[in-house]
Amino acid sequence: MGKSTRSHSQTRRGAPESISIEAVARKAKVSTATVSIVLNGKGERYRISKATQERIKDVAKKLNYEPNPVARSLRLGRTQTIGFVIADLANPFFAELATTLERLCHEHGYLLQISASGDDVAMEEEIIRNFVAKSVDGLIIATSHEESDFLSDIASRTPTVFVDRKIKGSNCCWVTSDNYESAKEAIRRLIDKREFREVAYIGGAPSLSSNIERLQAYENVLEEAGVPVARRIVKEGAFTCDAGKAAMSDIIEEIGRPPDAVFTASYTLLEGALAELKRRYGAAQPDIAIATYDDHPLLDYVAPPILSVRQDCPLLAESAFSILTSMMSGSSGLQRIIAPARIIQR
Amino acid sequence: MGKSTRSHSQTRRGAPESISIEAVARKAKVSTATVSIVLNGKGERYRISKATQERIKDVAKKLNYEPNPVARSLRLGRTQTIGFVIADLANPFFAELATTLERLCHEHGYLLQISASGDDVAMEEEIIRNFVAKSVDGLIIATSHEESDFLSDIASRTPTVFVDRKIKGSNCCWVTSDNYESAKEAIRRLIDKREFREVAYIGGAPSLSSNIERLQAYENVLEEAGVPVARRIVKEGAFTCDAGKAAMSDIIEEIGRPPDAVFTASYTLLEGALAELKRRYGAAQPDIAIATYDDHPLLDYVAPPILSVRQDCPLLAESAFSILTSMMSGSSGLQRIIAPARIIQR
DNA sequence: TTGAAAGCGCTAACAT
DNA sequence: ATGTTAGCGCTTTCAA
Repeated sequence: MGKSTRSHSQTRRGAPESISIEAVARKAKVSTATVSIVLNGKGERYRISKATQERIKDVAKKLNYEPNPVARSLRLGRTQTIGFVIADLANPFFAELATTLERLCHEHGYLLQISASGDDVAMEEEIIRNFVAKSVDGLIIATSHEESDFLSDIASRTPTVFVDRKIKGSNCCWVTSDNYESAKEAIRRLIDKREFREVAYIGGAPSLSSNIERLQAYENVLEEAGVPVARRIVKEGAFTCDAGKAAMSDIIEEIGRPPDAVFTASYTLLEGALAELKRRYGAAQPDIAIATYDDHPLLDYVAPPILSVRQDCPLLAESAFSILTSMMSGSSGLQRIIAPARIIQR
Repeated sequence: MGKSTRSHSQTRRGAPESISIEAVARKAKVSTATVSIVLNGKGERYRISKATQERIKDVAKKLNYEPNPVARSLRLGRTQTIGFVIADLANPFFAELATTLERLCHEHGYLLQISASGDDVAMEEEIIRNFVAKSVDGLIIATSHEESDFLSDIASRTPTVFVDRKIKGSNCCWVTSDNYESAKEAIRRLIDKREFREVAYIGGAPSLSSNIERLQAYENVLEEAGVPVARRIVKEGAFTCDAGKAAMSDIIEEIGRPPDAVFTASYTLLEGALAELKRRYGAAQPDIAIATYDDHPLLDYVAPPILSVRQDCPLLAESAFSILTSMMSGSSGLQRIIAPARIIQR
C-alpha cells in the first residue's frame, strides 16, 4: 500500500537516521505490534514464540533500535519524567535535594526535570504549567510561592509533593524539616553563648511556612529566656541573598551599629548578611555571634564561627520521592513527613 | 464517521480534562487545520478571514486551550528544549552556569533540561542518549567525560556546545575559561606571597583539558620562578570532593607534614582538601597558603585567606547559548570561545 | 478562504 | 501465535 509516499511531512527535521519500530518489524518479518509486544517484555503474555522473540530482539539490537519516547508519551499519556521545581539552583540546599532526587529517579526509571523559578511567582506558574502540559508523571515542588489556588488545583490533578514548605489549609502532601524545633535549638544555643544586647532575626518571605516556623521559634526562645523581642530588628522579606543584605543593612541603620547576635533563616540570607557586613566594615569584621538555618561545608572554616542547622536533604528527598511514588501508583492518602534536622555547633 | 468510539485506547490515563485542538475546532465551527494555522500566527499567510481568526482565538481562550507539546514534538521532530549535561549539581560553578542558561532559554522560548551525571561516564552517556531520543533541539555539555567517539558522533548530528572542557582532536564547538593564563596568574600570586618549601598541586581527571591546562600553568610558573616541581606532590584524580581529600592525604603522607602551599584545580577539590586538613589537624589548622580555581562567596570569610580564580559564568553561559542558537538555526562553522577569568586576591 | 486527510512512532484491543 | 488497525494531538500539503 505504498507507505513510502513522502509527499506530506517532508518539512520536519527529526533525527537524521532514527530507526522506527517499523524498520525493525520489516527486517524481522513481523508486524509492528509484535515488535512492540516483545520489546516491552510482554512476549510471554501474548505467547509469542521463542524463535520470533529472539529474532526480533536480535534485529532490534543490530539496528540499534531505541523506541521514540515522544511517540510513546503521546500514546501512553505519560512520560517517565518527574518535574522538580525550585526557587534557585545556586542555593546549595536545593542543589543537594536535586542530587538525591536525581539518583532516586534514575534508579526507578524516571528522568528528573529540574527547573528554577528564580523566585518569581509568575515564572514558577509557567514552569509548572509547562511541566503539566508535557505530561510529567509527578511533581516535586520546593518553592517560595505564596499560598495559591493554582497549586492546589495542580496538586489535585497531578501527583504532587511539596518539599520545604507547606501549603496552608489544603490537603496537599508535603515533606519538610522540623523547622520549629531545630530553629529553636539553634537559637537557644546561640543566646547561650554569652550575654547579648540584642539578637536580630533575618527571615524570608513572611507567608512561607518555613519562615513562619523559624520566626516562631525565635520569638519563643527569646521569650523563654526573658530576652525582649524588638520588632525593629526582626526583618522578613525573601529567601534571597539580596534580601539578606538589605535586612542586615536595615538592622544596622536601625540600631546605629551592628547587632550583637543574629539568626538568619536560610543559607542565602546568611550569605547576604555577611556580604553586607563586609561591605560596611571590610576586614575589620565586628564581633557578631551568628547562627543560621542551613549548613554549608565551608562554614567549618569561616570566622567568626557560625552555628548552623543542617537539614537532612537525603531524607527529605527520599521521603518526597517515596510519597510521590505511592501517589503515582494510585494512593490518594494524605502523606506528610517532618524530618529532623541537626544542629552543627560552632 | 463516528469519531467518538472509545473502544480503543481507553487504557491511557492522560490528563483528565485536557482540551484538544479538535474541541476548539468543533466549537469554532472550523477544521482543526484552520485552528492550528491561526493559533500558530499563520492566519495572514493562509488568508484566513479576520472574523474566523477572532472566533478561533476567542474559543481557544475561553476553553483555555493549550496545544499538547508532546503531540507537537512528535509531529515537528523538535521540542523547544535544550539539554544541559553537567557532572554535579552541587558544584556551584555548574549551578551558576545553569542559572544563566535557564534565564537565556526562557527568554528565547526554550526549556532547559538539566541532568547531572554524578561524574559517571556511563550515566552521562545514558543521559545524552536520553536527551537525543527525546529530540532536544540542542545540547550543552559541561562534563568530566573523557574524550569519546560517542560525543563526537552526537555533536555531529545534534547541535552541541561543550563548556568547560574541550574535546581533543575533533571539530566540536566549545566555550571555556582561559584556564592556562588565569591559573598561571593565580599560582604566580600564590608563590609570590612568601618563600615556600613546596607548592603542591591537586588536580582533576588527568585527561580533561581543564586539568591539563591548569597543571601546565602550574608547571610553567614554578619553572619560571625556579621552583622545582616534585611529581610526588602533584596529584590528579577527579574533580570531586573525595578526590580532593585523597589527594591532600597522599601529599601529607608523602612529605610527612602538610605542604606549605597548595593549588587546587577546582572548588570541589578545595572543599575536599580543606576537609582532609580539618580531619587531620582539627582546630589547629596548619599554616598553609592556598589558591584555588573557582571562587565561592564564602571564601571571603574563610581563614586562612584563599586566593581564587573566578570564572565568568554569565559570559560562559551566554557564549555557549549564542553559539548553540546559531547552530540550531543552521550554521555549521566551528565556533570556539575562550573567556577571561578573574583573580580574586586574598 | 477553508477543509480533508496523511502521518509523526508507538501501543493495545480485537481479529484471525 | 501473530497481524490489522485505530488513535494519542498536532501540522501541513493539497484540493476545493
